[in-house]
Amino acid sequence: MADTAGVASSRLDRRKARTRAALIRAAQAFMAAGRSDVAILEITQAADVGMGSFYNHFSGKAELFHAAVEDALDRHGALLDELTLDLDDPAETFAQSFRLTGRLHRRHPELSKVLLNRGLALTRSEERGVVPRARRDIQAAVQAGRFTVADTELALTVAAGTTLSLGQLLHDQPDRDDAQATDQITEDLLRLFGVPADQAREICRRPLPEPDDRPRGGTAA
Amino acid sequence: MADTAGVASSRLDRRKARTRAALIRAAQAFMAAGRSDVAILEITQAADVGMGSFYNHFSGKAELFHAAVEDALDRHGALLDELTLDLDDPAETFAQSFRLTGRLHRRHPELSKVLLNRGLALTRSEERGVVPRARRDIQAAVQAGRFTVADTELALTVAAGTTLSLGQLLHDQPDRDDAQATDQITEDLLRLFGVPADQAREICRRPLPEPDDRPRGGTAA
DNA sequence: CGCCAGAGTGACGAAATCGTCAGCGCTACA
DNA sequence: TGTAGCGCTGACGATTTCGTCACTCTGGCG
Repeated sequence: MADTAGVASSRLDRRKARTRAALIRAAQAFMAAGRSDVAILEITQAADVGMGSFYNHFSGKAELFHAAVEDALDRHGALLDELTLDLDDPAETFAQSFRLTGRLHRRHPELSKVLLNRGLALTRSEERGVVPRARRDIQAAVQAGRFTVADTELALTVAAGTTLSLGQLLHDQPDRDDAQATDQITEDLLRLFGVPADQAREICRRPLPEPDDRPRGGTAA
Repeated sequence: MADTAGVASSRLDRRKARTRAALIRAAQAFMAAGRSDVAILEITQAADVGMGSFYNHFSGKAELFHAAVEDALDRHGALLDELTLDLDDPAETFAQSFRLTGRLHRRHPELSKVLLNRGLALTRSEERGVVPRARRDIQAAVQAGRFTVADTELALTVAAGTTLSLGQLLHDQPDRDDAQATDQITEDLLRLFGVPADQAREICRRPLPEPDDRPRGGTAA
């Protein structure tokens, strides 16, 4: 939980972390399949873990699912940070993050489904995941004079809701060009945030860093 | 189900409709309380209906909850139509609908909670409820030259996601001025849709019709 | 007035799910 | 190498939930 940096100390700790991660991965898989009402036994079987182990890690199903969503958010947030590390303009950081998140819905549908399932409730009041990053970027862009918005929280609200809704759209219309749709909406958002139209257009045409899909060493890997 | 117009024909039909409505109302109440995992028995007790009656109307819990959301959407959509009936400008119709929906989250938190729970999945591909109305308004506004958007569906996506996210915000921050926040976001959306800034501002300051809160004769009344 | 169709009812057996617990195997450490 | 500690395990009793079914009651109709 608080094991932010560094590898687990002992072999036993690592074993424990692996079991926990397996449970989280299984839960995410079931969420992606839309089956949030699975029996605990079924989860442990999917995770190839003994039934009794479950309660060594979680007090119940709700806690597991919460951890699963948190894990998905953390991993995606970390990925965004990694890919936008070298950008100076906060407006561009925001735009790249939004565009990358749009791509995510096609590239990692399972992760996307997890976010769409419970993402709305986590849109606010969470100190972890992608929301604080977006808030940070918007605030920085306002400070830098790149964005002109009446209320940061309202801007964040528009952005958050639009991300989720866009994910749903891309999921429901598999034939739609996800990059085109995402970039179009990002451009619209930038204009809404006060960026001049030509600049918004140009920013959204810049090339995106290609995320490598190696399994990363996140909480649940 | 298809009993759109006219009262139920016989007394028996009316009785049946009342039982069904009671179940739907109970389900909505539980959803509003965040308890989507209630036992069927508990639902029937809350509805003051015999356990056995449940299966006369629904094949299972999922079907009931689906009907409950659909009912909430239908009733809100009908209310919007009623309140915006005399408007000529489709841009204003959209704006008023959006503003009224924003007010809804505070005025009818229970209905709002229902929409927030499963609204995202119904954001798309539903032929009933508020989404088709929004689509219709946006298309009409584009036709009339009031909106300038590259893609109607993308515009709809932004609007839908923002509504839900705004509802979540208003729910999480009870102290925030809901009218102010809603009108601000509506104004931003209108600008995003190509309405000149001064017009957008003016439209969102126009007075709103006051919805009367009499229980209406909808599907579940 | 009497009969019938259809909705309502709640108790009951079947089935699923829960959470525990006593034992086991592995790992760290002396 | 011995041993103590910790996590893993899966079978089991308890509990909850499900869906049915035989029956009742109400209202439409001849």
